[in-house]
Amino acid sequence: MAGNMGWGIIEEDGWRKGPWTVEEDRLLIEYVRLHGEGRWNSVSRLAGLKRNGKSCRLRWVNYLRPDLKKGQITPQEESIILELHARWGNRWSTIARSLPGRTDNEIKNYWRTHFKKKAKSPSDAAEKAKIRSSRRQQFQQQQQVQYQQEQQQQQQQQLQFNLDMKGIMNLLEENEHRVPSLSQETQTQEMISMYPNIFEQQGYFYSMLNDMVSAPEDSSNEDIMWDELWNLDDVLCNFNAASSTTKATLHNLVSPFC
DNA sequence: AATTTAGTCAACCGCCGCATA
DNA sequence: ATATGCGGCGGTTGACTAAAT
Repeated sequence: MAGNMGWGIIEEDGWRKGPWTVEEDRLLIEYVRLHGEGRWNSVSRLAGLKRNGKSCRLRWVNYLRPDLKKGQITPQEESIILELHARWGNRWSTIARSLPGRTDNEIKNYWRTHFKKKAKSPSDAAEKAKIRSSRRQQFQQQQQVQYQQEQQQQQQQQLQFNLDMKGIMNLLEENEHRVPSLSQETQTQEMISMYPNIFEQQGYFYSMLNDMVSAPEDSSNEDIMWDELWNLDDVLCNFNAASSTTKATLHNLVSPFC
């Protein structure tokens, strides 16, 4: 089967196979966030992933699911596996249901490496494997801690960004009802001073806002500008539906982030 | 230091059962 | 009743890594 299969390449049938890339994982996570689990065959169409449904499901179930328990199988879990395997045999998914956060694949692999081998040679091989596994575990934990720190940092940035966006929305709303005597430049400067992060990160965003404040009466232009504004990559990975966004719908789109 | 061997795990395949048209 | 599609399951493979020689 996989012997003559290319690894990490696109097959003749158009599907990608082999190890998943970070970008593919990101797309799949985003898909599940938006559409939920299931309908795996739609992933390629809706998320732009060149993976077949089975591959996507497997990746999600065995690796990306947020409730997965990472790390070594504990002695308690091991005894449960032994007990349930004695009762059910190789019904890995049944066994996995009794071990929250563990996948059938993981349990299957664990059984094969630990107990099949044990049956053959009960020597110190298991002990050596444990040491090796523990070293690997240590390395993985380090990686995970690093990853979590990065995630936390990103979340904080996102949170701040959302708050800023909410503020900007309010300000834009207020400006609509404001006295016209307030100069356009003053309005823009006010926003920049209140939300420097946004404007530092998004030079384009700044020019868009500037344009919007400068020409509020031109409604056709405004529509186009709102479209462009809401297509900014960082802000709008979730807002692709906003192709003809009006201010009213914009509020609906922003509200989940506020 | 280079090579071989063994262990681990992610990912694939084929099969099966269920739901639906 | 049946054809089809999808999701789930268990078995297997192969890439990668660490230990042993």
